[in-house]
Amino acid sequence: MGWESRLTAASADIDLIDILWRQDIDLGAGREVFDYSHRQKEQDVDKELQDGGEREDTWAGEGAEALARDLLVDGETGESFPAQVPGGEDQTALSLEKCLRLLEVTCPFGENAQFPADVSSITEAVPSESESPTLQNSLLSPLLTGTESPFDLEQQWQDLMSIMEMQAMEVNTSASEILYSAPPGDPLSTNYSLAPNTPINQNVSLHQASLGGCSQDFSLFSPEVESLPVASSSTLLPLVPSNSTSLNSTFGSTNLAGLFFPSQLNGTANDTSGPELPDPLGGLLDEAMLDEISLMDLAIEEGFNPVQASQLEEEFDSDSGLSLDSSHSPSSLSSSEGSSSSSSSSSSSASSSASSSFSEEGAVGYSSDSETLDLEEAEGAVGYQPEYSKFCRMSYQDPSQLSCLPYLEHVGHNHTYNMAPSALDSADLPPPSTLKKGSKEKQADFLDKQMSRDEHRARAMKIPFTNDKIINLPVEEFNELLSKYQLSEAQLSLIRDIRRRGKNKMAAQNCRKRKLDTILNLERDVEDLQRDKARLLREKVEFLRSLRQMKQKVQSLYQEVFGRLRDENGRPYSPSQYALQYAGDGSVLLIPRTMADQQARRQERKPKDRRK
DNA sequence: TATCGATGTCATCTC
DNA sequence: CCGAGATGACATCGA
Repeated sequence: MGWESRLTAASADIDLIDILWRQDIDLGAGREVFDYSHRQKEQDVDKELQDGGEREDTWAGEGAEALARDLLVDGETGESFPAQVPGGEDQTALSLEKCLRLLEVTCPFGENAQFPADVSSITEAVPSESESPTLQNSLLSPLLTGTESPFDLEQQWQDLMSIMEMQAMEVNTSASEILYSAPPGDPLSTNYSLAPNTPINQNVSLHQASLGGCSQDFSLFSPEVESLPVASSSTLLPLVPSNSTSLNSTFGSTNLAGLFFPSQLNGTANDTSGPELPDPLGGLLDEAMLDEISLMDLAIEEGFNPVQASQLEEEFDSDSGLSLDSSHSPSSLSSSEGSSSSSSSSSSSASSSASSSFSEEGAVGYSSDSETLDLEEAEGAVGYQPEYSKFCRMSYQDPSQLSCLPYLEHVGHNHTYNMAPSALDSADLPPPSTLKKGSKEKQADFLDKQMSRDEHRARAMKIPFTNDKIINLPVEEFNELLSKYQLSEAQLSLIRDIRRRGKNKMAAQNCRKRKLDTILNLERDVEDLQRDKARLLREKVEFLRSLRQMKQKVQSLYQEVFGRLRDENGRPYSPSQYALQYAGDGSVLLIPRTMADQQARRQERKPKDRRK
C-alpha cells in the first residue's frame, strides 16, 4: 500500500472512531462497558446461552424465512413476539426474584452502570405483533424474533472476530467473504435466527392480579404511572419483586418505566396467532444491528482486512522485536529531526572542537558516532553516515568511505557528469598503460575514479587543502584557511563553489532522509490507526454481544413474570391487554396496554427530538 | 532501449 | 545583508 493511500485511510479511520463512539453513546453505553472484566463475564454467560440454545437449532429451516417477513412487517420495532404462553404450566420455573437476580448478576453494565437513557428505543422494542402462532420451545427464543436478518449479522461479526484471532490464516480471504459467510450449525447463530413464539393464554380478564411469592413491601406505582389519567388501583397492579434493590441496582435511576411497554396492541395484525408477549428490546437490537451493518459497510468500503488488522493488533500487543517503531532507529523522525534541528548548534559546538577533528564538523545533521574515519584523508566526505537501518531505503554513506569497502562499492556514486573538460585534469590521472598492475595503483586508480567532480576540479586547480575542509570548516576557520594561502580568483571561486555544493549536497541528503522518515512515520501512524480501528471494531462487537445478552435476559424475565401472573380467578393475564412496566423505583407494574402505548409514544418522542 | 532509484546540483526561500 | 540550511526541480548515472 502506498503511503498516500494510507493517509486517506487514516483519515477515514479517525472518522470511523468518531462514528463508533457516537454509536455507542446512542446506544447508551458508557465506556466502562468495554472493560475487559465485564466482557469476560459476558463471555461466560455467552457459553451458557449457547448451551441452552442448541435445542433450537431445528428451527433453522423456517426461521430465516419468518425472519425476513418480520423485518418487512415492522422495520421500526422489528420484533415479533410469541403468541401464547403455556399458561400456568411452568410453575416450577424460576421465581421472579431469581430471575431478577439473574438479570442483575449477568448485567454487563456493572453495578453502577445504567441502562441506555434512550428509553424509547427499549420501549419501541416491545413487540406487539406476531406472524406466527407457533408454540415456543424456549423462553429465550421469542427475543430473537425479527431482529436478525437472514444473514445473521451477529454471527458474521463473530466470524470476523474469530478470523481476526486466527491471524495467520486465510490471508487472501476478502472481508466481504468473511462477513457474509455464516457457517451453519452455530448454536448462537441459529438461536438468533429463529423466531419461535411464546404461547400465551389469551383468555384472561382481570382487574386485579397478584404474583405468587412476591412480597408486598414495595412501592406500587411509579410517578409516571400515577400520572396517567387512566391510572387506578384496579388497573395498576404492582408486581414487585421480593428484592427490588436488585432491579434498582441493575437499572439504576434510569427511566425504564416504558421498558416493557408494547408499541401496539397485540393481535391486531394476526388473526390466528392471538396476542403475544412483547419483546422489550427489539428496537434497540435493531439499532445495534443497523450499527453493525453500517460498520461492516465501513469495513468493506475502507478495505478493512481483518487478518491484517489482527496482525497489526498482535504487533501492537506483543511489542515484539519486529516493532515498526523507528524511534530506536537512527532514521527515526525524532532522532533525525533532533539532530537536524540542532544542526546549527552542533555545528557551532563542533567549531569549538574543530581543531581535533574535522569529521565532527562534517557531521552536520545526520552524522553518527560510528563515523570515525579520518575525513581529512577522504576527500569529498560529506560527513553523513547513519547506521544501517532497515527503513533506510537510500544510502547516505559517504562514497569515498564506501569505496574502501568493496562489498559496498555499488553504493557509491561518482557523479562526475557535467564536469567541464578542463576541470578534469587528465594529466593527473596516470595513463593506464603506465600503470603497474599492482594493487596499490589499482586502488589509487579506483579512488581516483571515485573522486567527485569537485574533487577533480580542486585537484586540477591545485587547491592546497581538502574538499572536506572546504566544505565543513566553520566560516571563521574557512576564511582563516583561505587567508593562509595565496589563491587566485579562480581558485577562490572554485573553493566557494565547492563549499556551497558540498553543503548543499549534505543538505539534500538530510532533506531526503527527513522526507523518508516522515513517510515512514506516516506509515507507522497509519498502522497504528489501523490497529485502533481493529480494536474498536472488536470492542464494538463485544458490546453488541453483551447488549444482546442483556436483551435476552430481560425478555426472558419479562415472559416469565408475565406468564406467572394470575388474576383473582387464577387465570393468566392476556398479553394483548396488559403489559409489565418497570417503575423507576424498581417495582414492576402490570398496566393496561393502552396506558403502556401512550407512555411508550411519549417516551419515543423525546430521543427523536433530541436527535434533531 | 526504457525505466527507475539514487544522487548531485541549482534556484529559491527561510531563518 | 550574509551565511547556512531546507527543499523543489532537474540532470545524470547505473542497475
